[in-house]
Amino acid sequence: MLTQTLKTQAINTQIGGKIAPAHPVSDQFGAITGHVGLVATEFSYRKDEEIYGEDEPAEYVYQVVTGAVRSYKLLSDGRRQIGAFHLPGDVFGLESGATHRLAAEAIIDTTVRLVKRASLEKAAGTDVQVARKLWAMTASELRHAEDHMLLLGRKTAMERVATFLLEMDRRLAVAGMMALPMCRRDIGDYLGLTLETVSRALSQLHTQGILGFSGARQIVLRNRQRLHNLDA
Amino acid sequence: MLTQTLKTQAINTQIGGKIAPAHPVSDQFGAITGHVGLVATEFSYRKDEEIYGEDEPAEYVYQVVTGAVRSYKLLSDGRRQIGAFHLPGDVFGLESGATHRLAAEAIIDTTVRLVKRASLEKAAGTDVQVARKLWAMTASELRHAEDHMLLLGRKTAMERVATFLLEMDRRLAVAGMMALPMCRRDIGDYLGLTLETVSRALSQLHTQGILGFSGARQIVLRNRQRLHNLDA
DNA sequence: CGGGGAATTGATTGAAATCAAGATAGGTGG
DNA sequence: CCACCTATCTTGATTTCAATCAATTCCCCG
Repeated sequence: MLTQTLKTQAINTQIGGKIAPAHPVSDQFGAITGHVGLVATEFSYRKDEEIYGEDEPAEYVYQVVTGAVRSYKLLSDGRRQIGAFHLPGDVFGLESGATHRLAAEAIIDTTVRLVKRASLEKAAGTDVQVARKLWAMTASELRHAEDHMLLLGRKTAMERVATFLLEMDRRLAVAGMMALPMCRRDIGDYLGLTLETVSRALSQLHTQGILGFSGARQIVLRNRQRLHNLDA
Repeated sequence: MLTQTLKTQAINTQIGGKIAPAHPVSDQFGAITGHVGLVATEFSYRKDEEIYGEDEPAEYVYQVVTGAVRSYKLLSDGRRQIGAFHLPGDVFGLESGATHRLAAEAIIDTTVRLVKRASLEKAAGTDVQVARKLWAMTASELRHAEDHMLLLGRKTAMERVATFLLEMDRRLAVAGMMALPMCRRDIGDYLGLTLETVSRALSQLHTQGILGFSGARQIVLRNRQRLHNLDA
């Protein structure tokens, strides 16, 4: 926890020019910080470094600037369920209650912007727009979790992988290609599968010409329609 | 949708005396309606009747008075994932966006109290406490969904059933006994299992003396500790 | 009571997990 | 710049847990 690199501190954030998500998204963090003049700080984490642990007090709210983050829960014997991947532009670690319900780790070297949770709470107390935005962000996470419960409870391995590829394509494809930051084990732990099953599904899609590889983590979708058809 | 029975209309709600959850809970609905004097209506649905459909405009927010409700998503071929069961006292159907992300049906004959979503939005615009409460309710649903993703992605059949029994015990046990409103298929669709697998797990727990039956849906937990041990 | 949906139980199948080698490739240092 | 080293990924063989298919049995409700 104390091995992070402090990059810049206590900068007064405007709508952030430093964050470059692959696709235009409303800068949710900026929408808040820009509105009420909160103080934001930038911080960096190395690959596999913990950002916060499960059940830790939720002192900060984060936004990915560059890199990627996984949020997950563990069972006592080490089985892991990744609830979400956070990519540039995404806000994570926002809690209504006192603690983080999932742990968070950098998947690759990652820089985040962060603000004190208490300052957001304070802003929400005086600015209805901020309060509305915090609710909307939590609701957005809930929507993703509800979709993911359907995937985990009822989809086949191939359907899960197809859903994953379409999600990542939407969120991080640049010029028709996606550079996945996470390994096969992370994908498996997100989809409720083993890494071998993920690999086999990807190989099968490759054989069928639905996707192309240039390196295991550089993927081009060649037929989104067929992928959609494979996704229930 | 038009076969429901209107029981009482446009009553001005105080902290509701009509709702009797099995265990003391903060009356979330009352906390809001009592606060800003919203108009609540009571409505009844018969067993298996739809309350709202997936992607329908979210016009109302509901609270179970008596009965039980399932919220679920369907795949095109009919596979179903139940995201949550709603029991007396529970609020459901609350959305931050425009539409319901899951459908809702009465599991048994059910009476709900409902308020117009627009009136809550309006109240939240003037009363910060209401806004905070709406956020907290959505965050509470998110917490449940996150726990449930771990169950669906990583727990074994027996662990899922053990988790389910402990959840229902906590939420609806009266005098050490629980009367489950839902059938084995509903439980399976909640846990990502088939009804046969649920039945086998329950039978095994019965054989081991961990629970007792008085009718398939009347269950007494005889050893919560052993059930906890079975739950990862 | 008697009928019929719900639940249990048994037999078998099957999809994904596990166990086990190799192949690939991405990073590092010479 | 290249070659090696080691993670990561792929692929194959086998096992396993839960799904599916198939009868009964059990109760709940009328």
